[in-house]
Amino acid sequence: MADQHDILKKVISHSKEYGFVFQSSEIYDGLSATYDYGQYGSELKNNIKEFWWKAMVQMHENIVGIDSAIFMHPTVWKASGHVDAFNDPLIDNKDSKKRYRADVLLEEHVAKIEGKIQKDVNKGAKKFGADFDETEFRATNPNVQRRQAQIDDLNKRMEQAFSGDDLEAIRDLIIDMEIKCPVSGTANWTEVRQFNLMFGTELGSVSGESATIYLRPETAQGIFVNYLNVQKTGRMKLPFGVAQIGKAFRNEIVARQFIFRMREFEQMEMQYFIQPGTQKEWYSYWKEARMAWHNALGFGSDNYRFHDHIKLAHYADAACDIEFNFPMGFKELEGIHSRTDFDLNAHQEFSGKNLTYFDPEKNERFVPYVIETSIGLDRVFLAVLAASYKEEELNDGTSRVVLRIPPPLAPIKAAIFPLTKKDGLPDKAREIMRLLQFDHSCQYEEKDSIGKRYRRQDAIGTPFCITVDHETLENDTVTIRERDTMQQERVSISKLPELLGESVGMKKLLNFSTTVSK
RNA sequence: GCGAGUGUAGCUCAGGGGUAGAGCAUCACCUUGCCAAGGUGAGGGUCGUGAGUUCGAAUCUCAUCACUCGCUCCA
Repeated sequence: MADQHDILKKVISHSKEYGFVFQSSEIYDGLSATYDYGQYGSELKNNIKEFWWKAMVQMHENIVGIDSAIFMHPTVWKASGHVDAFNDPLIDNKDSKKRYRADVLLEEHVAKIEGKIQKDVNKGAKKFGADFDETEFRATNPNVQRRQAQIDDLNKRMEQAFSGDDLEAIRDLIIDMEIKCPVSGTANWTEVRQFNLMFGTELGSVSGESATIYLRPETAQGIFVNYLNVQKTGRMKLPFGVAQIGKAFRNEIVARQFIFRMREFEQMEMQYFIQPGTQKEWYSYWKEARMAWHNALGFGSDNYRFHDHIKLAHYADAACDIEFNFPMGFKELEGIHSRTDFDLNAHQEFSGKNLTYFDPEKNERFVPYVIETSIGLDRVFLAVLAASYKEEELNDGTSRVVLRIPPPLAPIKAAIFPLTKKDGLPDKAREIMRLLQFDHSCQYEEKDSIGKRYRRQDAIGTPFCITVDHETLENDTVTIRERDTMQQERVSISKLPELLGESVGMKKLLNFSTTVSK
């Protein structure tokens, strides 16, 4: 376990060395927590997308996909709660290095003063016994009045400061109140900073006429605002799902750990619209179905676990994560949320449009409930890489680095080598390449010794290496070498398409869905 | 954002005031021909960037950028 961290480092440098992930804008020293996917990375990423899309959309009659715009009407984010919930003024104590929400610090201070008042009231009650009149005591006791005035003043100033987004005034308040850090006990505070987790940009080219719009912090809202369009044009009946893969943007305070937490990331989300009252049933169905999807990759069920949320987000009545055993420990890979009718209700209210679903069987209208499955594509990518990366000691004393990527996800499905550069072997190999590349991404290589070429393909996770030798010219057979076992088999060229198709086809992964009940 | 650490060739690193090194990788040619590291040769670095000190800075100082690890939150 001590070298778990080293594994992450190795995966990162392997990713760069073999063209999976590069730091963004690297020639300009990079851009913090932004990464680009390289020639093999983009293939792997596309294959993961395909696996998800097919498992969710193609394999479910009642789930369809959309591709909504990243830009959305600003009111969408008011309705969703993101404008309010993603706007925290934060302040750091320089001595303890602890970070606090400025508004929480002030509110706690108010509560503290109120506690003191209550203490005085209790004292008074004890002193005066049965004759005690709390209202009168509060109105007349000088201590209480002084403190109450303090609270009133503070509340007033807080309201002014927060409504005007006056960060300096908020800091002044904290200083004036002599609020101290509970950990260090000092009042050595930094500036108050506003961390808006949404990226804003300007829509409209004429200055002064533009409006601030946000880059979406989640793809889900694009589904919610289109739910009725899809339901009506697709003649969808409850329960039905709408899936989407797309970029989302969050201005994370701390974005790190390679591609695990980025400011620009890609989500694969599916919103499942259901009858109110059936959410428990569907929530547990999707928990099981999504876990089955992960397990289909074959990395071992020990590497996955559920983590139920105790404290729920403002929109959920149940929520859990599927966590994966990353090199840096178990971390969230996917979230499954029972979102109730919160989002659709909110959009109904803010838009003034009727978003109810008409149930012809029951002859009634209602706003559907929603179960959401939301998975981080970049995180699955990292999980696949981390779980696939193996350094192996071989029997002959040598070692190799191999990516045991599930074959349907592998960036390159087959590499074709002429054993030598002579005797027409390259031409024959090119011929096989042309035969296979209609269906699979293939690579042709004739440089270096055959062993070197095998190892290079191991390092990018290519499941099969096909070698053309002198016997090929005689009887049209080649050797095909399997990545994980390194075993070779002699097969005829005409068998290759079928053999590859079975092993690297997405069908192999998608078969899992039959194992989930309902 | 704050604190600590790191930054020299594609990768891993050495050099700690006197003008740039090794191994691997890359490229060319030769050799071998089914599991990496055979021979010969070549290319590649304004030492993260910018200032300062100095006759002279990769080396000392400051700033800045990026990365790694902690502190919050999430996909």
